[in-house]
Amino acid sequence: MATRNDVARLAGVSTATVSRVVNGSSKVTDETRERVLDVIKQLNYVPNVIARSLRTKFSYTIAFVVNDVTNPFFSELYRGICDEANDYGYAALIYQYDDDPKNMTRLLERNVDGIITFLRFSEDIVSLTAQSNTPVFYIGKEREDTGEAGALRFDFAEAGYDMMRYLYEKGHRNIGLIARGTRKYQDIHAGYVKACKELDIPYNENNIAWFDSNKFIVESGSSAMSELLSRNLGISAVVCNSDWVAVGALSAAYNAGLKVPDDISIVGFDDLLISAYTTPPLTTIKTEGYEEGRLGCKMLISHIQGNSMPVQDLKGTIVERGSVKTLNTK
Amino acid sequence: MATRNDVARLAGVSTATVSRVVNGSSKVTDETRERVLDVIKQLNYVPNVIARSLRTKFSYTIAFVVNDVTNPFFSELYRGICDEANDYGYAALIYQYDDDPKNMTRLLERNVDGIITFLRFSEDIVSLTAQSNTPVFYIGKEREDTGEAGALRFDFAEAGYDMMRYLYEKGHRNIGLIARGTRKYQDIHAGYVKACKELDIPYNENNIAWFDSNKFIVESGSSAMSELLSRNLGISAVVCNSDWVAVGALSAAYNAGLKVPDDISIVGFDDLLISAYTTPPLTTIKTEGYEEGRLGCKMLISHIQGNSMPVQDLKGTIVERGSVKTLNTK
DNA sequence: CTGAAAGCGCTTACAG
DNA sequence: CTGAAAGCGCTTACAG
Repeated sequence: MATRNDVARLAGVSTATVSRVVNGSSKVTDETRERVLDVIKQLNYVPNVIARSLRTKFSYTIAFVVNDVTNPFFSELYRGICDEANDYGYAALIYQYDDDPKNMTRLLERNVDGIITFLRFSEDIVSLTAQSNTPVFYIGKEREDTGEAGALRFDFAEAGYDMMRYLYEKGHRNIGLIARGTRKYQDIHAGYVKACKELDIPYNENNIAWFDSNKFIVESGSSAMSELLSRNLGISAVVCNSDWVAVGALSAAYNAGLKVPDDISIVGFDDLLISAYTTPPLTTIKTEGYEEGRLGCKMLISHIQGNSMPVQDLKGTIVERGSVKTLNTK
Repeated sequence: MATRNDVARLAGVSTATVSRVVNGSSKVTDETRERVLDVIKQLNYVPNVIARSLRTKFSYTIAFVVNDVTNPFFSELYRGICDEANDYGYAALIYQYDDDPKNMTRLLERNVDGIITFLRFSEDIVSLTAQSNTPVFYIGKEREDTGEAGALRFDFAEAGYDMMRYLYEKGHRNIGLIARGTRKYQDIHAGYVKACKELDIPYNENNIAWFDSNKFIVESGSSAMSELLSRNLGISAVVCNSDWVAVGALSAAYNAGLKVPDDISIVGFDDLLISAYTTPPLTTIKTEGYEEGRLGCKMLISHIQGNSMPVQDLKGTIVERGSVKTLNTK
């Protein structure tokens, strides 16, 4: 690899001048600029971002931190992050954190300019990032305080409520819920509860299956659904807290010999690319992962460049496909 | 962030000594070592890997380069890569390349120690990585020459052949194929052709649907399947060149009002995590993505550490699930 | 065993 | 407009 030194020597200028043309500083004669550019091309010179970042403290790279790369919701988010980052000359990468502080340190050591994540960082991680002065941007955070961090916040409670209303209007009265146990009294569940109250549906803890894993979510969804079915509650529909969970639920229904939506309706949340290709195609709430990725990344970069860290609220819309049956409620 | 200088000052030693204890060099008294370690802990000092890599030329990070993060096969590979890399003290990340040389340069500028990929790099990318002296390791490459690069090579032709034999034994005689158009006369198709010859099945170009995208592969699979069905060939089974494609095929069959496997059998290739949760669960060939990731990463790191670049051959095994019907062949 | 010094590839005030 | 010099946080022969 040619270095800036080689370029300077061959072009007969100082390294400072090479820096100036590389960085587009204007204080260079057209003539020298051209000469330098020629040499750069000739030597196939690529500036060393690592060295620059040591000097400037900016690495022009942002990391999307996840716990389960295997979840397509993250991949879709990442595509948006990536495209936006590239537009700004940044590199964007996915990094698996796996709930291990050591892995977070490993990332921080590498001087990323900012972190985007869908996770809720624990106290120690928040302090780790703060210590290293790395800004964090949350995507999909609930509408709670985000502290120093920026966020695209999603009102999961409202989404859950909307979905319940939707099912109610389709004639469903006995509805199950599959959700993350660790957020028991928050988000979608809160919407579920509110809807029950408002729509005068009796609330029954038994109608809910909590799962609790960060591993393969489809499997969690499938187990939860089996569990729900085994309780024999006469449920006519199930709300899943994500499409990826719903894919698991679909599978459990199939294995139980149930036809969706004829025997039971299932709805998800996210609208993944895959959700139009399940059997049957999934009715769900669209959250625009790709666009969220772009927007979140744009906000983070703007902050890195010196602006304040923004927080913005988001809403989803129901997309109807083939996994809900309209019941005759007479 | 505390730097090595702060540590040196507070511990009353030179920065060289701090380096030596950080890097575990033995030439330090137990007493000074302890003193330095104390200060490190006290200051919460984290060595700057970026600065070190400028000096040593090793960044202890390896990149898994993909074109479509959205494909779960890659995520599963990455998990293996990641776990293995971490065991060696390396960081592993996913990077989207998107067939754009500019993106490759962006990655190379950041001094990764090595690249793992499932893609076939084009000439210009091969020369880009060579220029920057970044070793490349291919996973899932066919059994062709890999040049300077290391590889885990998979015999796709054999796998295609095996799958055909399997279907033949189940009584299928009129079998379709969905595969990548850009490798028309290679891999799985070669196995398909060979099987036709050996099993005395007439080979018909019409039985094959080529697709040609790097975008959302499920969609490609779905279109290809629709295309195949629209040709009215009386096909009883379809071989897909990956499970993710098969998921699309499953969807197209469903939309055409066909039941799998009763009306038509569909098989995939890879054995993704999701493949046990499709409707119906997919019969496929297992390629052990996670293990391949680990193994490939181990081989790459061994090369980075000075050993020669290895090439190893892999085989898959059929896993039977619910997407193939046994026909009565009398 | 330990330190002073040079250097990795860059940037950026400071002079001129 | 351009160059010499210092410095980003590290490592590593070279002395002692």
